[in-house]
Amino acid sequence: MAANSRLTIAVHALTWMALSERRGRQVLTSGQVAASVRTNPVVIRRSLGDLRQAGLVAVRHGAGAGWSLARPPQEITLLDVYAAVEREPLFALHHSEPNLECPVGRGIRPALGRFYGDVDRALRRELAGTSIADVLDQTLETGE
Amino acid sequence: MAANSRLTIAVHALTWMALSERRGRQVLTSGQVAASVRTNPVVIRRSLGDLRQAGLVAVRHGAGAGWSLARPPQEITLLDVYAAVEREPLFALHHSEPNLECPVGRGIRPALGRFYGDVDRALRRELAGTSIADVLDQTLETGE
DNA sequence: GCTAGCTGTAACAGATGCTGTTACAGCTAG
DNA sequence: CTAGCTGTAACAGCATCTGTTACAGCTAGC
Repeated sequence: MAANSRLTIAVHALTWMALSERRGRQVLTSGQVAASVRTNPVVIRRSLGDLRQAGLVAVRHGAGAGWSLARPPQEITLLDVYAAVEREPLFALHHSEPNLECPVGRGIRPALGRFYGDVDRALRRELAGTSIADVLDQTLETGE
Repeated sequence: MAANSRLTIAVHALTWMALSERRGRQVLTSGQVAASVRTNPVVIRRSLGDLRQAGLVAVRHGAGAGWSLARPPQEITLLDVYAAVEREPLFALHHSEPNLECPVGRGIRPALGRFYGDVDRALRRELAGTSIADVLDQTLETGE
């Protein structure tokens, strides 16, 4: 698949917000975030909208509006971000139902569902081990 | 993303080939595999072509042609299949280069690359723990 | 109140990938 | 020689992603 970059965009936004917060600027507009990611502000608003629904960021409307982190960066894990922005399962099952007259066609979907569930759990366990604060630290180590 | 089902198709094909082998039929045509998956034979030939390049199946041309497993089913893991059919990385980085004048834009790609690498390794470790023989056993348990 | 400035969202275009299909050349057992 | 299958190109339909424009809705601060 042309793997989507939603997780990357969301993590980039949060990391930049965490650094700004550390520097004393609590609120960023979608345009300011977009300038770091180099994309359109609407793309950022869509991404931050997902994160807001998950309770990871807060938004303020009206004049002087903008976005801020709803939790300290060390309490936002990559799993939180993944769960907020990714809706499709990792591996899809058959698009159309297999041949149920074949024993493999009958039994393979529940079997694969179990194995895919195990893989998904391993993936999430790994994602849960890293926070936005970790990403920021690693980023600054390389970036300056 | 509309998650692709390539892994599912390939595992289904291999599982069906493993069962046929166990029943004494060593060689299957793409049409016979397609009948179990309920798709077009060309889709199966594309999938089995990937598996052949990875050395997991063998093909015979000419009259009486068809496909057979190149290794016993307990020695083909889901990781082998995943590596054979999936070319894109799990998570994509930015499509266009982020703003290099921002410390986050400068450092986030190598940082994310490392974290994504960890996740990829965890995924592969999990996939390596299951073989086609395991899938077949689980499938038959449900299917008949 | 007004207004400036930002958010939320719809709508659309272009690119890409996946599935499914048709068509056809190439190969080989018998 | 021929029947029957593989390998592959080409195409259609569909979905998704990114990027973009446009515009209504909200509110701090004057």
